[in-house]
Amino acid sequence: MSDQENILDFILKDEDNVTEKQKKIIAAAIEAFSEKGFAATSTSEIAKKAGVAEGTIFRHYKTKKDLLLKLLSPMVSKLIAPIVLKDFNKVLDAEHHSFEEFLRAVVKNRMEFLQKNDALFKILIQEIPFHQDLREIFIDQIASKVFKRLNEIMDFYKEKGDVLDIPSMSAVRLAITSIFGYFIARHLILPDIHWDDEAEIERTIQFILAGLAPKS
Amino acid sequence: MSDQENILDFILKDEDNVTEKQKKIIAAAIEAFSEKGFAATSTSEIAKKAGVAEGTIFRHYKTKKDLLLKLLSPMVSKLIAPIVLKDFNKVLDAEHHSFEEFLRAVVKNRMEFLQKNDALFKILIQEIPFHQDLREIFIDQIASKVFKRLNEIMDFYKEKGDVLDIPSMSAVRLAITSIFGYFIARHLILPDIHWDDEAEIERTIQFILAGLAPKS
Amino acid sequence: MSDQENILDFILKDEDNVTEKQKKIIAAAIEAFSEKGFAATSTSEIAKKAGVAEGTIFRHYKTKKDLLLKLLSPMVSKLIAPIVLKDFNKVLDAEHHSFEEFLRAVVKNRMEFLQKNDALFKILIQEIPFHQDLREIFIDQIASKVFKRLNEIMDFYKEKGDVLDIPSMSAVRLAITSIFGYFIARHLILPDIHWDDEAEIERTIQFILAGLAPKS
Amino acid sequence: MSDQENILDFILKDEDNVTEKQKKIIAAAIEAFSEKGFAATSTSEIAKKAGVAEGTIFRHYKTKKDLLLKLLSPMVSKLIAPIVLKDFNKVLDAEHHSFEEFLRAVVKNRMEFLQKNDALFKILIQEIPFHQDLREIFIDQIASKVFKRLNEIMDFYKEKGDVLDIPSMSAVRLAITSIFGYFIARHLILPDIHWDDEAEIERTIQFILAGLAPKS
DNA sequence: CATGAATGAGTATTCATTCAT
DNA sequence: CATGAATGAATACTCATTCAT
Repeated sequence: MSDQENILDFILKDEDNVTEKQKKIIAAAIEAFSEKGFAATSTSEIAKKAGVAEGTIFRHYKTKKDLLLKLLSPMVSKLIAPIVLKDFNKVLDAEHHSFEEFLRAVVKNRMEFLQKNDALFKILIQEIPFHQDLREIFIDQIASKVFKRLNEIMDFYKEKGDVLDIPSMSAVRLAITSIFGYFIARHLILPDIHWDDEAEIERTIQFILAGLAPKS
Repeated sequence: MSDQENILDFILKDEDNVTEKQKKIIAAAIEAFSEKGFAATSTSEIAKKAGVAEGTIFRHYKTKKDLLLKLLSPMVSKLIAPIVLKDFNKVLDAEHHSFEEFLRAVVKNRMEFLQKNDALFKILIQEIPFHQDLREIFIDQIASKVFKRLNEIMDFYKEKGDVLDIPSMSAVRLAITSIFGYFIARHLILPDIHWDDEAEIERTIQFILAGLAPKS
Repeated sequence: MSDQENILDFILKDEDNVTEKQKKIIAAAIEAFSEKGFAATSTSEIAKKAGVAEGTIFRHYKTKKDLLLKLLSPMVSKLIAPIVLKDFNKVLDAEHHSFEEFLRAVVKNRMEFLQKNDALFKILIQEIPFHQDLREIFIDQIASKVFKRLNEIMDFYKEKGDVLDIPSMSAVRLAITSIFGYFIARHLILPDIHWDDEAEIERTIQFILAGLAPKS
Repeated sequence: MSDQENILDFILKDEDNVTEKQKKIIAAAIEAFSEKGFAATSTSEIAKKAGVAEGTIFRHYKTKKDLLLKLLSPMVSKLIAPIVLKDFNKVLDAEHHSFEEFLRAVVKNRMEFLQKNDALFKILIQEIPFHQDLREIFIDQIASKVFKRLNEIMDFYKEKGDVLDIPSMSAVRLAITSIFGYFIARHLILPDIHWDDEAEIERTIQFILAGLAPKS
C-alpha cells in the first residue's frame, strides 16, 4: 500500500532523461492548474513559474493538453493503486477482520494520499468533465481493476454479515462518494470555512458504517 | 416549495426591459459554459450560438465574468430556496412527521430541480473553486439562511429520536454530500456509463437514513 | 477588353461593406507578398504596413491563406478575362483579320495588364506550385473558358492559313509560354539587368508569328 | 557534356570530410524545399527527414540560408555547365553542322538534366526572385561564361545562314524561354494535367527553329 | 437597443540557432 | 562529429472589450 514516494517522481518515471527543468515545469503546472484551472492557465505563466523559457515546455510536452494528461494519468493510477496491489490482500486476510477495520484503513490511507496530492486531485476533478479522453483513461482503470477487486472484498464482508446485502457496486459508490464528497466539499466548494478534519472524517466513517450495516 | 417557473425567467427577473436577445444570450451562455467550461468559452462563441452581435452581450453584461455571476447567483438562491421558504414549515409540521418522509420529500424535490437545471449546476460546481466572490455569495446564502433553518429541522427530528445526536451541521453535510455526490459522480465524473437513477436514488436515501439513524 | 478599373476594386467587389482598413490590408498584403513571398511574410508585417491592428486582418480574412486566395482568385479571372469576354469577338471578326494583328492586340493588352499588376502576377506565379487549391481554381478557369475559346480562334486562323496546323492547345501553349516566359525572365529571374522592353516584345511577337507560321 | 555523376556528389564535392549525415541532410533539404518552399520548410523538418539531430544541420551549415545557397550554387553551375565545357566545341565543330542538330542536342541534354534534377531546379526558380545574392551568383555565371559562349555559337550559325539575324542575346533568350518555359508550365504551374512530353518537346524544338529561321 | 468593425494584449505553438555534453 | 536540451523572439490567430454608427 506504499505510495510514499513523491508523485512528482512517479509522473516523471515513464520519461527518460528527465532534466531539472522538466521537474520544475511539472511542479509549476500542477500549482498553476490547480489554482486557476487548466483553461485559465497560460503556458507563459507556467514557464515563468517554472523559471524556464516558454519553448522548453513544448520540447517536453507537445501541447498544453499533453502536459495535462501526462500529469493526470499517473494520478489516476496512483489514486486507485492500493486497491489493486497484491499486498492489499494482507489487509483483508490478516489484520482487518471486520469491515470497520478495513474501512478505517482505506479511508486513512486515501485521505493521506489526497492531502498529500490535493492539487493534482483538484485538477483531476475539475478537468475530467471536459475531457472525454481523460474520462476514458479513468473508466478503463476503474472498470478493469478497481470494481472487480472491490466486488470481491465487499462480497467477503457481506458473507461475514458486516455489510448490507445491496449490489456491491452501489455500496462501493456510496462509500466512495462519502469519502471524496467530503474532500470536494472541504477543499473545492467551501475551502474558506473552518473544518475539524479529524472529527469529520471520523463521523464520515461512522456514517458509512451505519449506512452499510445490515438491518438487524 | 415551488420553483416550477423556468429558471431562465428567474435569472432575468431582476433586470428590467428584458429583450428577446437577452434571453438567447443567457440560454447560449448556459449551454456553452456547461459544455466547455467558463474559461474555455469565448464570448464570440456565445454570441454566435445566441444569434446576436458580439457587442450585444456587453451591452447587457459588463464583462464575461459578470455574465457568469448573473447566471449563477439565481442558481444559488434557487438551489437553497425550498429550505428557506415559509411554506416549508408546513412540510415539517403537517405531513412529514418522520425524518424519512422529510428526507424523501427533500431529495425528490432537489433531484428534480438538479435534473431540470443540470447545466447550471454543473457550471456552479465547476466554477466555484476558482471564484472567491462566487464562494462568498454561496457561503452568505447558506450560512445566513440554510444552516439556521436546517439546524431547527434537525433538532426537531433529533428530539423526536429519528436522527442520531451529532452536530446538526455534520449531519446536514453528510446528507448533502451523499445527494450531490451522487449527482456529481453521475453527471460530471462518469456520465458515460449507465446508471439506474431510480434505484440509486432510493439506495442513497436508505443509506442516509441508516447512516443518520440513532444507535438503538 | 476593358480591365481599366483598378484591380484593387475588383478584388473587393465581392465583399460587402468594404472598409477603408480593408483596402489598406489588401494593398499591404500585395506589396508584402510580392516582395518577400507568402510564407516569408508575417501577418504582423502586413498589419504594420497597412496601419491596422493585427486582429483587424483576421476579422476580414479568416486565415493568412484565405487572404492569399482572396487576392489571387480575382487575379486569375482578370488574367484570362479578355479571352472570355463577348466583345472579344469583335476583335476577331472586325479589325483583326490577320493572325498577326490579333496576336499583336492580345500581346499588347496582356502586357499592359501584367505591367499594371506585376506584383499580383508575381505572387500568383510564386504560390501556384505550392497550393493545390490555387491550381484547381486556375485550371478550372482555364479549362472551362480559355481553351475552348482559343481553340475556336486558332481554328479560325488555321483555316485562313495564317497558322500552322498543329493541335491548337500546343500552339496556344507555345505562344503563352513565350509571352509569360518573357515576363518571368524579365521580372522574376533577372530583374536586375537592363531590358529593352519594346524591342524584346516586338521580337517575341515576331518569334511567335514565325514559329507558328505554316511551312510554305 | 557529362553531368552524369549524381548532383548530390557534386554539391558535396567542395566540402571536406563529408559524412553520411551530411548527404542525408542535403537530400532531405532538397526534397523538403522543393515540396513546401524554402521559407515554409523548418530546419527541424529537414532534421527529422534526414534522421539527424537538429544541431547537426547547423554544424555543417551556419544558417538555413547557407544551406540553401550550398544547394543552389552547384545547381547553377551544372545548369550552364555543358555550354561552358571545352568538349562542347566538338559538338559544334564535328557533328552538329546544322543549327537544328545543335538545338536538338542541347534541348535533349538539358531536358534530361532538368528531369533528373527537377527538385533542385524548382527550388532555384522559386527562390531566385527573393534572394539578391542568389541572383548575383546566377548573373555572374551567365554573364561571364554563357552569353560569351553562346554569342560565338549563334554567330557561327547566323553566318551559316541557319539563324535569323537578330541580336544573339535575344535569340538565346527566346530559345531558353521556350525550353524552360515548357518545363515551368509543365512542372510548376500545371503539374496536375496530362502532358505528352515527347510530342511537346518536339513541337517546342520545331517552334524555336521556325521562330529563329531566317526569312526566306 | 443592437451592431460589427476595430483593437492590442494575449494565446499556444514553432522557429532558427546555440552550446554543453 | 553529433546530439538534443534550451532558448527567446516570432508566428498565426483569438480574446474580451470598446465605440461609432
